[in-house]
Amino acid sequence: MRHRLKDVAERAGVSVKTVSNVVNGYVHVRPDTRARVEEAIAELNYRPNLSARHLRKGRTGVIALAVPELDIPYFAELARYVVTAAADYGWTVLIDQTGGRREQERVVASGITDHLIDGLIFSPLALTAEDLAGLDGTPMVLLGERVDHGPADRVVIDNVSAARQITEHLIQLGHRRIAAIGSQRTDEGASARLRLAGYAEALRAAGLAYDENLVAPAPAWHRADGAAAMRGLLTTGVRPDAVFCFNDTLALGALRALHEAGLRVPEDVAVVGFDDIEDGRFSIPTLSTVAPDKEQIARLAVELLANRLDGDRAAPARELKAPHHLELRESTRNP
Amino acid sequence: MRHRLKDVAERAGVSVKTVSNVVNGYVHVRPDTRARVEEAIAELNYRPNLSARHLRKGRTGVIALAVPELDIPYFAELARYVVTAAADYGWTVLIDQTGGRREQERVVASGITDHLIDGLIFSPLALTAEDLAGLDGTPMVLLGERVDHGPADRVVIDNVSAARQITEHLIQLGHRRIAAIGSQRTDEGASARLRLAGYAEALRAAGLAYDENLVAPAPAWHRADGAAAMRGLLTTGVRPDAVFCFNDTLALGALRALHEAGLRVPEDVAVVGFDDIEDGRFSIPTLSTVAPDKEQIARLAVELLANRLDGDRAAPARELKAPHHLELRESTRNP
DNA sequence: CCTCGTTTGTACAACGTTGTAGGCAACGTT
DNA sequence: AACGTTGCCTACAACGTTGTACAAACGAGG
Repeated sequence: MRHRLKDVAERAGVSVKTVSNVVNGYVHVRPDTRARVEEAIAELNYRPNLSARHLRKGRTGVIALAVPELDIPYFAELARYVVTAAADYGWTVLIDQTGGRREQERVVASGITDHLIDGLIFSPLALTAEDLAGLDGTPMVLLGERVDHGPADRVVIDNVSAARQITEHLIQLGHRRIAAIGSQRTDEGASARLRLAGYAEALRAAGLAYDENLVAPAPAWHRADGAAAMRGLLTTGVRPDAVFCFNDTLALGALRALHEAGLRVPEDVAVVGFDDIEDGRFSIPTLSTVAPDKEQIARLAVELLANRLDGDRAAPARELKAPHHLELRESTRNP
Repeated sequence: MRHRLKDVAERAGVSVKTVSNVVNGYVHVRPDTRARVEEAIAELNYRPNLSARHLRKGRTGVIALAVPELDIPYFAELARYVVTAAADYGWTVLIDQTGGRREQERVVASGITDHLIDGLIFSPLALTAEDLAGLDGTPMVLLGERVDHGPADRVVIDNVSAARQITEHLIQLGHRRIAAIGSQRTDEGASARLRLAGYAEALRAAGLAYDENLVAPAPAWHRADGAAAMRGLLTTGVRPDAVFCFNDTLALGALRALHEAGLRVPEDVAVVGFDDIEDGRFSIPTLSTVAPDKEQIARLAVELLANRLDGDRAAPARELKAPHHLELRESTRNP
């Protein structure tokens, strides 16, 4: 019930290669021959065997997108854009979840050499530059700042200035005790480090003191971590009048903790996030946030990969910056 | 820099097949031969070419999961579980977004015959049983009620009784004017039809009238649709004292619209959803909902696929039911 | 020392596709 | 009439892997 070129060829009374030529749109096929072949293809419902084609061509037409977790909305939204952008190049996207575990990330990064995929777009959490070193020039594009100093092409946003801008927004609204949620140990969380730096820059520029007690770490960046960190900030020390959460899910968790503590947002405490996920447009209150241009990030990543695949694989790694802007909503309405 | 069995064989001084045997763990290989081969493999950093292996074996080790949209949290969470369950069978999961468009769904369903994937787990929105008819026995598992009467194996939950249970919960709390959000034209939205039926059953059993004006349609099941439907219910006719939204994102949208209208949840209006997505555990207020066992759904779907792959492809289609339970949270606290 | 069975390894073909080389008409040009 | 050119098509080999068939080496038992 499953047919091959050979079956079509026999039915149409031509050679296997002629059928192949028809399938691939080769021009020098007589119209009547082409018609006969196409008829046979339709009758047998022939579809090419991609494994065989890939074996022959050395390319699979599949790229992978590896992210820590799919049910983190930011990555889900990003995945959507990557799939769309890849479709323009005729690529199928294999989506991989690493769970942010170094071992799993290593497997994915080396799975690339299994010839199952032509290239990889990778958003690593735990991987180091050394892990990537041994992966001979297989095309890969990194997202985010986790791995720097160019073992591979990379797409980033300007985390420092974005964090600085949203913090300045809080300062402009008159907030003075501005907390930050989401800091991490320096050997992981490169994004955390940069966002913290932008936050500190803004404070310094405004003549505000940087207060260690206002900076809450978060092991992961989920809602639960945001809620826990917020509760911690509320019980210890003086209450902040604004909070900069290093991503939106942290912020949604913080909103929840503030609600439970009987505090109003933004009247008692203003809250901002980072990522502009869909949830933040419908939360109560709606969430002010930094909006990275996810579509652009996806497009640039796919383009870098395409260039690498068709072009010089040994060329020096490139780094592209995607734009961002602020989305100001209810959680920072002027009190 | 990329090596084949042949390269390893030459280096180890054995035949190509012996290397293949070592790679595949064939037993009758002398320890010293095995060691020599393994050394050569390590030195060359050899990795098998999966395209070739698949061509030879007729299997690719890849299954696809096709969902309408990845950034709908329910599907993202489900995807996570499917990836995990598939890993137990050594399968990689190719995730596909159909956007709920019939054309795209058809492409995916027939892409299955491209030999790129061994099987498909499919959550169709627009596809009909006829679309699936021509797909000769390629293993496929359907999720949800969209396509019924068994052209393929299927995993469902008991939508009618789940909807009835959560509606009964609202009735028990003393609510009498219970609205429903999410109804759809009957030729699409089979889940909507079943949930509406459960809702109506519960009303009838309690002696409450079924009021057309309290049933709001929603073209899609996103937050924005929920908010719009809720606003509609509030402006026309008598205000409901409870709302059953046919999924959680609709409910989150409804919460938002109620908030904007100055109504308190659950004091003025109680709200329940369906799906138990992560967001509902942190929304303000937290959301009472029907919690389908997503892990079980994923596991059953993968198992059905595995049975179909290894077993009788012509066997009659099976339908498995996954359990669900109620998660009662703040949005229905006794007023 | 021969026989027999097991262990260990090899050679070959095949999976389904496409690139290369080439053959055979039909055509226009010298 | 001989020639090159072009259009159309075919035969063959190759992509890298594994199943099948079989050969060589080995050990045990008589």
